[in-house]
Amino acid sequence: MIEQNLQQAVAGALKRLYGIEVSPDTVVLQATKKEFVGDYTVVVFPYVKQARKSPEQVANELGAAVKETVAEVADFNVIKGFLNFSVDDAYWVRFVSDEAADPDFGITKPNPSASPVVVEYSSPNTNKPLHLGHIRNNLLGWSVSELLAANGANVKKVNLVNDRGIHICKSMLAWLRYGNGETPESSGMKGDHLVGKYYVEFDKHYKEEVSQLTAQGMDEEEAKKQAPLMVEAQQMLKRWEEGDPEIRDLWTKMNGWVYAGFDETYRKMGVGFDKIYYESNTYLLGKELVQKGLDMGVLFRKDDGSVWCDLTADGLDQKLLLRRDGTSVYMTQDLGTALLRHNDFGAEQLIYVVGNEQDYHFKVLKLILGKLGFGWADKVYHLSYGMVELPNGKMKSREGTVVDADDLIAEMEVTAEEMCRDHGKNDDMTPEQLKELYHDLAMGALKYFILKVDPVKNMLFNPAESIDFNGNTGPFIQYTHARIRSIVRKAEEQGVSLTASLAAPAALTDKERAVVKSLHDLPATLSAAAANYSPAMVANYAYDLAKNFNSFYQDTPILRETDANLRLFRVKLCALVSVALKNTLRILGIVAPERM
RNA sequence: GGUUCCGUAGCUCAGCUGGAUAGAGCAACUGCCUUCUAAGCAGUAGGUCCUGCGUUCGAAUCGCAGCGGAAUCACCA
Repeated sequence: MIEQNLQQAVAGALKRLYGIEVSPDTVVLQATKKEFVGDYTVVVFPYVKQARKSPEQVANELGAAVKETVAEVADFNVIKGFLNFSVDDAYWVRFVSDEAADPDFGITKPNPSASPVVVEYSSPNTNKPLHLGHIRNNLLGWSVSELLAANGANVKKVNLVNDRGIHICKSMLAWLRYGNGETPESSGMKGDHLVGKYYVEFDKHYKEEVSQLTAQGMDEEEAKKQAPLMVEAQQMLKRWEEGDPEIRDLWTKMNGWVYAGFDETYRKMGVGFDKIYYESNTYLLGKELVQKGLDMGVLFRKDDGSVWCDLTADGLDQKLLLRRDGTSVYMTQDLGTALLRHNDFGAEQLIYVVGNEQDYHFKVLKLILGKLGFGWADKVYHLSYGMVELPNGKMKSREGTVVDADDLIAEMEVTAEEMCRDHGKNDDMTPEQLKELYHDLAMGALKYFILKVDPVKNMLFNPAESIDFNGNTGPFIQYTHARIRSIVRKAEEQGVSLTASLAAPAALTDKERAVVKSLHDLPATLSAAAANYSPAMVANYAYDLAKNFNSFYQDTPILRETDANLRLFRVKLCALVSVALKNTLRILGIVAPERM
């Protein structure tokens, strides 16, 4: 690539001219700001001291030397210590011509024989439906997986469903008590919502019991433990663990409802998994690891029989791994599932897409895996993301401000339909096609809105802004794609072939060059985004490219261009932009419609 | 209280390993559809980059301190 050539040429010139030895990749090369002439800029300040010349002198000498050695450099200019290179338009034209017919432009195909990267995301509890927080998790997990795959990784997506524990017992108990045998079929409710309803029901009655007990003078902590519903839920969990068939049957039935509901939501979100783990199958794992750790001397047992890991040397506390009754805790299970997953896939890397409230947990998990002697521990990566907040603060189930995933998607689809109706551009499409389009646009808006934000940051979800289809939004990019596809289709009808050979046009316009350069950045952007586990970088790239294209499109004739060669170049340019948009949107999980 | 993360325009966000006069979108205002999709384009206005000190030729970016916000510090998951 031209960037590396320039860096090498600069490094070579530094050595020849001044005897300064630098590694080419340390040469600071950046895109020239648009108020200056040029494409790439080298900052020469770091070398002026050793060169013992003024910045301008160094820049001029370097510029002349590089221009001699790099054929693609057409010219250079110097402003203070900034050396701006102009790349020959022939280079850009050749680039477009070479890539225009490649549907995988920018993408490195996954290598199926490579050691897998296992990405865990979603990981819901089965006691209530998915909400906005899960949406960020699912979209991030899917997108990061696609992003890594687009950089050649052999990605396996996994889900660890938390299908056991006290929470599901609460729903089960409430359903037995108050449900009157209600089913998804009898109520017409989605299974996960139905089970969620009884989880809420439990909470309601439980709170009543607690307040009754405290009214009788009982301490609140004590009341929470003594409340009959809680006691019964605990007993139910115990019976579950003992394998009581009655409880197990009910559990299987209600979880089945939830899975059916989740599947529907996952399908609408367009996410999926290569393997689903169930905590009911994995929660006993990890104990052997604890024994191994004890044998190795990296864990220790306290007098009461509980087992701990001492992390004080790492600046953390002691961490419990087995309770004094010998049962495992979350960390123990996660150690077990990490090893299981590593072995299941022969994984090279494990990635966990989990909210930042678990930063501490994963820091500890990595440390303990390392202490247990697993070399792959340092390849465990916690993709930590910030909370989603609403304009009036955090989501609180108590205050009924939780944004339900299914409701949100349905609302977005309604909005998309209204927008399309207003524009009236698709009146000839079939009802099925329209439905698909509404869904694609709704999800485009939602996904882009969430993914464009840097994962580490908390983000504000403003419902009014999320359904905006103008400006820096998913539909804006989808629209740009659809417009381009329309042009390319027409070009093909007119007999323009994307594989036809191209002579170099006389000179590119500024807007053409801006679009080409933006395209040229795609491979580097994707690899940087993958290195940072950041779909946001992909989203921002796609927006930038779309904006550059629209500006070009606005005042440049394409099919109306009379010079056949120039028309061919512009059609190829259009085609390549559509491919770049389609591929980047796909990484974000967003469909790029052919028309809208 | 300890630890971690965040703080950029009225609002939501970009700003890559330090580099030129800090950028978008929304909201406000002005123009542009008999011509390839106006979900678009062009423009105006809007900034103590939380504060201070330090490192550097150069700091929104790195370091330290402080302020503000969030998360976490369970024999919960």
